[in-house]
Amino acid sequence: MIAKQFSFPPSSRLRTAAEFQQVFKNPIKSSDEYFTLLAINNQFDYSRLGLAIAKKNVKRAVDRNLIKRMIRESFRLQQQQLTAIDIVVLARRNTASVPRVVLQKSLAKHWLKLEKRCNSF
RNA sequence: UGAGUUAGCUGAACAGUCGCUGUUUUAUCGUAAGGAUAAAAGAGAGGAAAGUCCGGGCUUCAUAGGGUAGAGUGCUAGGUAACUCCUAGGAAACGUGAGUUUACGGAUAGUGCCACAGAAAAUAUACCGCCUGUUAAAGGGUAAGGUUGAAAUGGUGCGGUAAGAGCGCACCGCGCAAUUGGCAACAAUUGUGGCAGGGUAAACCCCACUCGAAGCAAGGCCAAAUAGAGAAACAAUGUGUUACCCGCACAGUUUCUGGGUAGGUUGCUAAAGCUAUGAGGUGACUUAUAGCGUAGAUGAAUGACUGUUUUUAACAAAACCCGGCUUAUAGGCUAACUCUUUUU
RNA sequence: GGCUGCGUAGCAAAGUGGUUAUGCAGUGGCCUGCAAAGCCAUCUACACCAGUUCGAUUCUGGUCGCAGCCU
Repeated sequence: MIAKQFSFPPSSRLRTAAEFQQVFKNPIKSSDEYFTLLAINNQFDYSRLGLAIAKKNVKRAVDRNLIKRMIRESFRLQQQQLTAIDIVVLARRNTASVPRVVLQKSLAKHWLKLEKRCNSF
């Protein structure tokens, strides 16, 4: 964790249904027209990420994979700014047809927003 | 030169930095074992991975045995693990042609249907007609011509006749038989019959052949949690064999009340495998030798940035695995052949 | 990933090889002093593409969309 600033190992992902349920139970929300993010404070000293890209909202498998990769990449590069929160990212219906640059800017805003709000609790 | 036909190939490339998932090796930690961390090496989506339309492997169902029902296929021969797939051939249709397409058995086993129009839609029959007849009509003969329709009872010519008619003849078509060629489908030739008689089987059906069912969320193992109880019904039965009956197997079964769990691991990738060369075959394909070892995730891995080329490329992402089919697809390339124009 | 089912007018909902009922809604008219109710008329449909057939919404194949079940 200390040696690798920008790594993304399995430990920093949400893996089980129980972990997801904890986030869905009582979240801090942040949303715009592309994504909805849910977050909650955790007991570790690092942040964790979970993805929930519904097949209903993003039809093609190629688009779903691209969106997931983009979210992971954005999280990987900016995770040092986040202290100890679990985040779940949900995609909305029109996400696939938007250019990548717009989505990246949107994600960068969300990370900062959630960090501020969680710390204030 | 232009327009095509068929078969096949490709599916942006290179360099650098950061990051993800397996494998192997080394080191450290640690253990009964499994393992965790770090470093290095090397690997990491498709021609359709898609649709799930077929076929098979594999697994389970206490067996797959019989009968009925149901479903599928339908020219012939071959290929294959198998097929509704493929190859070669036949027939029919389309195209000037190279070629393409075809659910391509049976309508003389039976039943049904064929709106409207039309005389008549299949048991046959006669509206306008034609001929005869007669003062006229009735009656009789006939189906050449006309009318309808998607479809109308062989076609053309000659003879024949009161008018007509396969009534007779020739050719064509059709049916049957024989011979020849071919493994066969079928084709050709000869003889003969004298019109038998509409369409529809992707209508029911008949004939021949094939099919047990479910699907990796199948199934196996480990751990945890428990639960067991109460009531009712049937045991003269119930359940399973997933359409039904027989047969077979099991012994308690079903419903209601209220309560609760769903984590890990395995299945998992070496396979009817790929490449090259030789041999056999018209071909699909088969076979021999040599080489290769080719993703295996489980909230789910291929991305981001920079630079260069020529534009920061189409359709599109494995989820047990193969063989086909179908559908989507930017741009580029190769081979063979056809028609057309011009010239010789 | 696998297995099923369904697409008929703005909405609901029958139907079947021969130009698709019905109800609600919309529009216009009649009725009324004005409305409501009622009556009459009218409008808009077989998801798409091929094949079989004389003719397809129906039969067959493919494409697209929607819904459900298995964890």
